[in-house]
Amino acid sequence: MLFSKLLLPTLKDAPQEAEVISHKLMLRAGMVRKVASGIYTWLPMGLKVLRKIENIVREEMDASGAQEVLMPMVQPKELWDETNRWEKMGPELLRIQDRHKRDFCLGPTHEEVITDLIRNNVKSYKELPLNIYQIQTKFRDEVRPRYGVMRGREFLMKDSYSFNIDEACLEETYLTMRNTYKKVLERMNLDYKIVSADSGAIGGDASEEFHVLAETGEDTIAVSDSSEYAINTELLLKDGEDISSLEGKPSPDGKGTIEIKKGIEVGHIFQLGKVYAEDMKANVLNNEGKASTLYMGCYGIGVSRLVAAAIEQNNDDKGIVWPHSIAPFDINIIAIGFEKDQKIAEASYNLYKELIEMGYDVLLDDRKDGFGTKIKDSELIGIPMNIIIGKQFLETEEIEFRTRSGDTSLSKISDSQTILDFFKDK
RNA sequence: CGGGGUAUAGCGCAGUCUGGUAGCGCACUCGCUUUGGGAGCGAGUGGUCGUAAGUUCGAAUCUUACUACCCCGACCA
Repeated sequence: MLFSKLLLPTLKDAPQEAEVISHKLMLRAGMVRKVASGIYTWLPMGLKVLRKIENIVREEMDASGAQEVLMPMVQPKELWDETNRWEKMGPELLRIQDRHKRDFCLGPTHEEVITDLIRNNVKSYKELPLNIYQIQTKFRDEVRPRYGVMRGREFLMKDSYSFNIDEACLEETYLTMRNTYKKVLERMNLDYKIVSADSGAIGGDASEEFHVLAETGEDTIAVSDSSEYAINTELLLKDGEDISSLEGKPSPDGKGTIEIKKGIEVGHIFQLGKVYAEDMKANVLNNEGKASTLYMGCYGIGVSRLVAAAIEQNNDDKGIVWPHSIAPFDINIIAIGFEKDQKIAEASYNLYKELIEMGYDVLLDDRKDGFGTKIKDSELIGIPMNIIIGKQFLETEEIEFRTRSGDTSLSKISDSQTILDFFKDK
């Protein structure tokens, strides 16, 4: 992509509406713009990151054996009546009517729609287990949207639903998903904790949350200082107890003592059991030829929230520091004097083409601006690798490589392998 | 919904107390000079001061109502 053609409105000052660092940087780096409270437009730079995360999630889901579908955002009241959630959900469920005055809602989650699909189309235990997922826009009319896309009302989520013949089989799928989520977060290079949780309004038996650790996290979690154990502090507190009183107490798992941390909940996995299947009469025939109520699990990852969470964990005073796997571009070629000097223009354009052919996602900063402007923008938007073609090149044919963290090296432009070797170690 | 705050050009802000017909920095446009850390000079574009009503000869400024947005709390990927 040529920088001069890209809709990338970077800002020197963060708009006053933004409070937390990720929100500020997403606005400054031209990733999103607000349309209404909790509702955002994703600009090209933001969408590129969103798609990269989406693809990591998709790859890992597919690898786990799950199958992708796409369900509607608009859902009829009748389905929600079956589980009584039309009543239970309250004002968070955004209700609308069509031209015939029939009631619908904007989907905040899809248990009803998917269970309806499965009960109508799956008849035998032989077709199980099934794990069906989608990556789709959700709408929850949050009481208080906050922190940009971190808690939007409209947001992108991967939600999956498993259908199992019995509890043991559900447990197995649950563990597979647990592992899948670990892989997703590890591929994104995020520091996270798996936290025992309250299953909340969605209901069911067992549930765990995946938290990306960050100071600005909305949740407080208690972690053991000497094991993997972590639990939502809500589950540990007795009436009237203060969160800080937990610090230093023995960890409930018997290993080490409790530390209090802040986390951003980016994933949540549940063993729902038979709740929804019973309400909606979702059965299959078992191996004895008798109707058997399905066991369900549901598993969510906040894809758009992960964008914000990744920034919360990876930034410095200059801007975003993207983990390589989700950076909007791998390499930014900063061409100084692109407009003026044909030698620079040709060299940088050829290198740009060459790197794209090698499979890299490359940005070429062909703007008329000077070095300062270009490197500031590159640091702000957090491109991991930079190649600077300027004065040095005109004198000695050398170009400079520079990582986002500031490591630099020089090489002849003809030796592009050196470039890649340099970046490979970083 | 309870509490607190903000609203003036795309972004950041001044002007409001003490009413006199809107300004600064950045961005943007044109020209020339620049180009290795957000360049310089010159000339420009852009605002019914959140909305509505009121007070006044005159309102960004005073009064009232409303709206939007942000922060703290209950809820959640």
